[in-house]
Amino acid sequence: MKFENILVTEDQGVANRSLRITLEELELPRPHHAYYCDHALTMITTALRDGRPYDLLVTDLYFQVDGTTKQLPDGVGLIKSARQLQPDLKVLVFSSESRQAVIRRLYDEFNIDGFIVKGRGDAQDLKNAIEQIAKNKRYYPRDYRSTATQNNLHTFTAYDKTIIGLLAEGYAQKDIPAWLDSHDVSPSGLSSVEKRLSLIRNAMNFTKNEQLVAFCKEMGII
Amino acid sequence: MKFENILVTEDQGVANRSLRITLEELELPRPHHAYYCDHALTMITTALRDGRPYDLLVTDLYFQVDGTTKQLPDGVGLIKSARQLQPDLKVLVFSSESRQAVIRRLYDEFNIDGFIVKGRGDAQDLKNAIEQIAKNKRYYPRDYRSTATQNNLHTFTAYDKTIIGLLAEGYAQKDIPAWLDSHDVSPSGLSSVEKRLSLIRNAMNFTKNEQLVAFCKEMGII
DNA sequence: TCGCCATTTACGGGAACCCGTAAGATAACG
DNA sequence: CGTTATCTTACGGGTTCCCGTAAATGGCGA
Repeated sequence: MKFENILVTEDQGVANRSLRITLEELELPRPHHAYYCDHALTMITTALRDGRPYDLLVTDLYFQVDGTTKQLPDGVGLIKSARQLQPDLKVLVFSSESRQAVIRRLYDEFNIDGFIVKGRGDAQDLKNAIEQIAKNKRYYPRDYRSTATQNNLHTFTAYDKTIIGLLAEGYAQKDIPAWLDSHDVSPSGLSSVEKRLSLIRNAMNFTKNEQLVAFCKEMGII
Repeated sequence: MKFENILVTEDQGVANRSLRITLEELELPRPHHAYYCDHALTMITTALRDGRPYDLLVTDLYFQVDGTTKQLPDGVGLIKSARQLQPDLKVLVFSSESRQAVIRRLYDEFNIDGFIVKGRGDAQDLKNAIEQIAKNKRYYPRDYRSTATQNNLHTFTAYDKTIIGLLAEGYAQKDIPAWLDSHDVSPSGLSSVEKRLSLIRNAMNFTKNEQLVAFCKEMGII
């Protein structure tokens, strides 16, 4: 297939200019541009209604915040909503995010078709990715597969993230059961929380919750 | 003054292309390019020795890691070294980093001349910044001054960062005095460590060290 | 219904942490 | 030299956390 209607969601002027050139080099039509996620979603909706849906979405993950409040805070929200509206839309993420946990989630949870880390050779990567996606193939960042296997001493469940998130917000461990209860999260017993944290620390060879929180922040898990 | 010799250190192909265009629009000469910090520093050294020193360094902060080990891990290291070699070199940082703590440090500690956050309108910002710097003025990001005043409930000292860093690495509080002692950091008493942490938590309205660690990670303080 | 298994919760002792108070060290100043 | 002010450390009790064990709960098949 050849892409006819392309939507680029990217607010870095500097990246936009270059993106446009790359698409030209691939002899693709000029893309439409959105500078924040809400706008992008509107454009996708309108295009669908008018019977000229986009066939490729190229989007960044993070956007500059201005005063105005937005429905969609980031690219993840955009991808989620876009996929609900139009499941067949191809999604290519283009971001300087390089944390494996974040990238992996996009593939696993949202079935994105490609991810490109902004960096050396990103323009060339972009071309390759678009070509692959046009053939209905997924495109993975260069070093994605290699790091994919390592370091998976523990895979964090939603439950894990909830607990660790609460710790990071300043909740005392002993107060977590009450929170879990009132949010219908189970198990909620203090013992269960303790055991879970203990298990994770063990699996990761961590000694303290502070270390665990730091790790999760670093990896973009929370 | 008008810049004659410009060095751009940036590995995002996508940004480089756009940077070049912007400099053209300002009718400045073509810049030299480096794709990682070590290379940039070599170029600065050579240029100095050959009597045609650079007068402007435009640099990103973060670079993609490849296999090879580098002397300078990031743009901060480059700026530090460059300023030692050539104190009069103008430095303009161009990065998607938006954490105030990181930006502030660059101005305060390294006396950078400008910082531009990659984002909406960055190309225009770039022009403004270069014009300002050419007039020997500093250039600040748009929302820098506004957020500068707020949220300074506590300014983290090197001592603070050391302690919090140790916690984030999994050190037990009770083991920190020994570490401080063996690294000639003072005060090293357990009481002092406790008091300091308590003070910080208080100033920030935090309840737990986990929260403090999360905050510092988020802000790029550690 | 009963019994079995896995999961969750309750409990208790020991360690670590929090915090207020007071004693000790250090430096500045008259 | 003595005094004072500040910084650092020591101590103690109350709380929270850690962790092993045991009891309770909740399917699920016989």
